[in-house]
Amino acid sequence: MKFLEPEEQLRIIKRGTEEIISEQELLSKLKKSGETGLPLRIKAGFDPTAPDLHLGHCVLLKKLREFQDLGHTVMFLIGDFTAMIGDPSGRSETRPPLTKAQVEKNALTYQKQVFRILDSERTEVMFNSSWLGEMSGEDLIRLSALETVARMLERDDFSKRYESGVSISINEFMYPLIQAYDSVIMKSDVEFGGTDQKFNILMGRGVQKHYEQEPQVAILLPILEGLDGVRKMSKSLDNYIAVEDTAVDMYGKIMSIPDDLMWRYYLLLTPRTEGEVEELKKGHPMDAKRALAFEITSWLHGAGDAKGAAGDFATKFSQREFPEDAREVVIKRDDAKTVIDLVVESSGKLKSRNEAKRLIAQGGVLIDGERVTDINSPMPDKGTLRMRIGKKEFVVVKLS
RNA sequence: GGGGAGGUGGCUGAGCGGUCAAAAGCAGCAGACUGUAAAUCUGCCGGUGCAAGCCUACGUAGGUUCAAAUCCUGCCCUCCCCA
Repeated sequence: MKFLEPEEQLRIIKRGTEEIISEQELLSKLKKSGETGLPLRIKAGFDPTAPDLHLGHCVLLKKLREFQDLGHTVMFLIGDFTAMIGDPSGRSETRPPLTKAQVEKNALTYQKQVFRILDSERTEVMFNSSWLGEMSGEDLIRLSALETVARMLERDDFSKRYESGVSISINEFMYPLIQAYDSVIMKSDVEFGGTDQKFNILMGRGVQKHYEQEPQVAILLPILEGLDGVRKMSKSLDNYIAVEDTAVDMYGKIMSIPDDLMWRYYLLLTPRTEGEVEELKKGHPMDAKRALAFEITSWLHGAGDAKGAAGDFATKFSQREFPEDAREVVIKRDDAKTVIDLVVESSGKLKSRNEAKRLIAQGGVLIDGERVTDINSPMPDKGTLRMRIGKKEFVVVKLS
C-alpha cells in the first residue's frame, strides 16, 4: 500500500475538524503506517437508534471516506450492545433503552445507508455485542473499577444533570467505559466522533493505555446545525435532512437553511476549498445556496437527480408555477361537497380537519391558481383541479 | 430509614377553586414582502362542528365541591437534605 506523504494526509484530514488530540500523535501514526505499509484502523461508532441517517452523520462519514481514499481502513462499529444502554452524551435526560429486536432492525437500515458514502472495500462493519455480549459480570466489574465517579462527574452533561437534579442511571456511567473498551478490542488507531463524544473518546485513550496499547488519536468534528440554524441536526428535533430524502426534498430543505449557516455546510459537507468559498461569498447568497444544494444533492443522489430537483425548485418556488410531475389523486365527487372536503381528501400532510380549515382561511390554498378562502365554497364544476395546499404540496385532483 | 421539593400542551415554563383549551418563549403553519422553503413583519397554532356548542386534556386512581390544573387521600416517577 502506498500512501501520500504524512504531512499531506494530515492537511486533508484536518480540514473542517474541531479538534485533534493530538496532531503530533496522528502525524507519527501516519508516518509509521507509511513505513510499514499498514493502513491505520479508524474507528467510528454509531448507535443504531435512528435508522434515518442525516447530513449531521454525513459530516463524519465524509471524513471517514477521506481517510479511506487515503488508503486507511474504517471500522464501522454498530453499537448494538451499547444501544441497549443509550448514550447519555449531550442528553439532558435518560434515554429509554432499545430492545434487541429494534436494534437489529435498525442496524440493517444503517448499513444500507452508509455505503452511499463509504467505500465498502475499505470498511469493516462490526457489532460490539460480539465481544461485549460475552463479558462476564466479573469482567464488567473489573472494567468499572478503572474509573471513578468523580471523574465521570467531570463530564459536562453529567455534572449539569447532577447539579440540576436530573436523574443519572448507573448504566449511563458505564457507557463511556464500555465505549473505551471497544477501542481496546478493535485496536483502534484513531477514533472519530462529534465534539459531544470528546469525553468518551478520551476515555478510550486511558483504557487503551491500561491495556498497554498505544492510545488512539481523537478526531472531533463539529456538530452540524439543523434546518433551524440553531440546534443540532437531529431526528428527534425534526430539523434534519435525511440521506434518504428524495432529491427534491433534499434540495428544497437545503434551500431553506438560514443564509449564515450555508458556509458551515460548505465547510463540513463539500470538498470546496476556503478560497472557493470566499469567492462564493462575494456573489449573491441565493446563487451560493443553489450551488450548495446542488452539490450536496448530487453527492447523495447523483448529478441527474440533482439537476431535476433544481429545476423543480425553480418552477415551484422561484417562478411559483405548478410542477408538471405533481402527485395525482382521484376523488369521488360524492366524497367532497365543499372545498374543505376537497382539501382534506387530497392532502397527505394535514393532520386534522381543523388544520385544513385554518390553512384555507389564511389563504394557503389555491385551486387552479385561484385563492380560495371560504371553507364552504362549493366545488368547482370541473373534472381536473390543480391544487396548491400550503407552500409545499401540489396535487392534481381528478374528480370522478 | 427521616425530612423537604416537584411532575402542566412537541419542548421550556406561568398558573388566585370558577372569567383556563390553560400566560410567555421556542419549534411548527399561513400571509405579506423578498433573493429561496433566507431575513423581517402580521396572523394562526387540542379535536369535532358553518357556527353557538360539545368532547378530550394539566403523572395516575379515587374523593371533597354547584364547580378543580388549582383542595384532600392512595399509587407511580424524579430530585434535594439528613442518616
